[in-house]
Amino acid sequence: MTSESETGTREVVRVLLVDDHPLFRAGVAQRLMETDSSLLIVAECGTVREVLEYAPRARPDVILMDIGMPDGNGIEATRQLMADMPEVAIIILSIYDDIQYVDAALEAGAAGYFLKTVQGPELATAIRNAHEGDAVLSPELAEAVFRRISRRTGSTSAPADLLSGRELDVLRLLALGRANKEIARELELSVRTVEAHLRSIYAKLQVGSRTEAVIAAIRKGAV
Amino acid sequence: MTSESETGTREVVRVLLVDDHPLFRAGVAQRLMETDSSLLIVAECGTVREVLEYAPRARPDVILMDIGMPDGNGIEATRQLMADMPEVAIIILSIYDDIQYVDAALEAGAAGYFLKTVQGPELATAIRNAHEGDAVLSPELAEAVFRRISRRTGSTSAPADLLSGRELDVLRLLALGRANKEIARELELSVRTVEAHLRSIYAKLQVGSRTEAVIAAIRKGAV
DNA sequence: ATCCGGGTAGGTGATATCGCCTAGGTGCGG
DNA sequence: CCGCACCTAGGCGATATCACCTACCCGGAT
Repeated sequence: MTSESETGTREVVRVLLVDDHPLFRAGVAQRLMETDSSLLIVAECGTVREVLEYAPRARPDVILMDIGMPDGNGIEATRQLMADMPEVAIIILSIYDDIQYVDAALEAGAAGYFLKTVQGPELATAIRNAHEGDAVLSPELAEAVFRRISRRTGSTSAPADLLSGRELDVLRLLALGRANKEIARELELSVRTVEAHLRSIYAKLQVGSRTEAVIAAIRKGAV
Repeated sequence: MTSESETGTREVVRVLLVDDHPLFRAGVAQRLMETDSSLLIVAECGTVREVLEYAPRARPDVILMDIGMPDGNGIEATRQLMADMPEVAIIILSIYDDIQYVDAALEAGAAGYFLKTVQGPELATAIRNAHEGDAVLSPELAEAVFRRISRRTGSTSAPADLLSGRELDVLRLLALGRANKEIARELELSVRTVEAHLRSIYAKLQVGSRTEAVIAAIRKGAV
């Protein structure tokens, strides 16, 4: 209102861009600027280490965060950043269209989750909405998340419940190729207990064998 | 020589850009143009279908090709394109730093393989070299490929032998989570034969169980 | 002519995995 | 206080998987 009277000029939003692909960052920067010049890229980071170091100094309003980076996980980074900077809105930008990732991201405090197939204008709108406190989701994902929520508020059992801590321990070793006996040894459990955990993992993941569980685990990035 | 006398102006190279992430394409286009304005992006495609349709018309000198696209595989697309347009140089641009992908890409006729973590100038140089007939590889990958070749020309046994056709059939079903009995049914074999193939798969992949074989298969993209 | 790798298949026996059951301890929320 | 989920663990039995072995057919290389 006060500054320029140009059509479409709005309050400046400071954006921090986190992705280990420089060319992708360049594309985001270019398209955002092109779409809405009041979106200001204040910094770019290519690693988790960098974002944890620079984010407090760069004072961004919104962080665009990749998941898979050479030195760590964007979701974990989100959790840590939200602890220090609760007012920042973090939007995950990932290639994975997996509900469990979306869940994990939102649980970690992310304000949104978009696929990297997103177009510039869509992303610009999401950034603005996130900055105003809205939750933003890829339309492809929104529907699935909605189904999940309605199921949760809904009835009895949960076909896609989250794995418990111990189950995740077992699943991680499973996805490393360990046999039950080895898993038992590494976790200091009896083989029977490992088997029991596996059965409940199969039930929650809705699979019928360790092979399918491994596939699910790897694809969903539980490893 | 003949056209402009500007420093650094060289023969125009026509580039076709294939990737399902518009923002990544934008970044490549921007950085390439910035680095070397004689690299001309003649078209962009977001799917395998599109590239197979538009490539012959766009008459590119060099194609930058992603691997994972919604409707198919960039390596397979490379194989098909090389059949029709043997003079084009295809550079794979992938997030996967896996030797077996590199092998498969080069075997399919690609002129090079770069990770998406590549920087603009590096990529520009690679495009120009590929257009002049050179093979181009990410430095991270070149070393591993070299090791592989020296092993091949080298000594006796091959610790990493290639899987045979039937073994691949079995491995693919394995990586889909099928049990031996199901694999046998789908391939119209006896379970004993499936087991035999699995044993030789384990030997070639140097793993000790179906679980590890599945992991290897998924990670190396045999699926 | 012979050897070798691949594809097929069986025998035998050792384990591993899986399903279904019970069951005690813990901790949390109604 | 009771229920419920989680973690633990065992019994029992049915399959599945795996490791050795032999065996035959085929096609390409020596």
